[in-house]
Amino acid sequence: MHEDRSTEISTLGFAILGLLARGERTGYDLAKLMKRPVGYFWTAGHAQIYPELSRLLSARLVSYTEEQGRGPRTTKRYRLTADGRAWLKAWLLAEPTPQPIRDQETVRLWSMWLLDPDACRGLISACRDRHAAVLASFVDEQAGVVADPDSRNPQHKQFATRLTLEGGIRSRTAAVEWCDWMLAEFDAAGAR
Amino acid sequence: MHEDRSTEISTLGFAILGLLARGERTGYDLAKLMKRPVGYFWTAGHAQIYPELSRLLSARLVSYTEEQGRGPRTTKRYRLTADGRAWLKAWLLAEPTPQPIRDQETVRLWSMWLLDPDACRGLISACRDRHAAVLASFVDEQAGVVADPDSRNPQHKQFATRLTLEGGIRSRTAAVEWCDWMLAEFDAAGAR
DNA sequence: TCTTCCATGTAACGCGTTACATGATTTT
DNA sequence: AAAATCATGTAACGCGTTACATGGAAGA
Repeated sequence: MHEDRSTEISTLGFAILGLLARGERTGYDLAKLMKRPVGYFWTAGHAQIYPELSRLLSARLVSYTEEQGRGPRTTKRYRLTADGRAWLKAWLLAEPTPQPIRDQETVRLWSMWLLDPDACRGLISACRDRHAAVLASFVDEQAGVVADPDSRNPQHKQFATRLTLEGGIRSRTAAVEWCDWMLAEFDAAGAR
Repeated sequence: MHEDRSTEISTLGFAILGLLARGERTGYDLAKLMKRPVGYFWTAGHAQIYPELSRLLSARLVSYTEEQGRGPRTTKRYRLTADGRAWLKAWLLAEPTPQPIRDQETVRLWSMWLLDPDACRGLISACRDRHAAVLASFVDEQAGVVADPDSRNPQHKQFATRLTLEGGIRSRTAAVEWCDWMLAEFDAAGAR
């Protein structure tokens, strides 16, 4: 009951700190980024980001400067405080809490035995196409990252970008190969 | 406003229908299974399962028979109704809604450039160990599944079990290889 | 005797999504 | 003239987790 309230920062909070460690951003910027770069492994809409920024602010992990905005409100440009950077580093080194797994795609495939084999093949190849589309966008982005010499320096943000992007490419490649393997399994079973 | 309320079944609801398609279960059974077999791709506690079963019941997708339980309440054994089976099949064939991605592990690694390379190596090898442990349990379970001749019949539940398990093995193998690759990247960067 | 397992439910709270609300500047 | 972009917020609701609550039977 007497615990430090500032300890209770969600993964979203740390995802935001991670983004701000890479540069100053407005809440609007963060919301956009949460759909693309970081969005590849964590998503959030602006309705979640603004309240979270207020919490980070009252915990003194971020600060902002106000600018003349073109809308009805002032634009707030956020950055990490020294405390924020320290909290983020401490979180990285702490034991990760096991995360719940939610893979709707596999939940579906897990019940495909109820359908006839042709319907299954359709399901699987649609699944394959979705993975392949994401893979293509990752490969596309990778081209720019590997060209940057900073991506070879372990203490530069582009190094971490390159390594995590490679992870995305490898996992999607594995998924595409898995789909192909499943289609071959149906062929093998049908040919018996 | 005049839509069919029974249309609104969550992924959890369909995960339960998928489990019941494979055999009769009590709520307690489902909660246990949601930690292991299906739990590999969808998790839920009993506090979520009991209310969801009530919803599925009022939508007439499941039914139950009561048995003398050894606790203070009667034991309810649930099964799919014909409607439930039809809804499940229809869901499998419907367009999947894009799911939000939440990968805390990658969010962490994405900020590892803030740490010194040795701390990063520690983070990555701990990550590798966790993936390897899950992989080992999958491989272990696979042994039993592939031995079952039913796992070769596309319209038997064991066929779907085998294919999804293979997916888990492939994705965890890819993750372990990715971690090894990252460690090698640190070595390469350090040796410059 | 103590702990675990079977078996069911409810309550409180936090995270996440969708929708509501506003309004100026820039592009089509 | 219309649409998209920048930019910020709030409200309502649903999903998910933790904790509360009960109690018999079986095993250690």
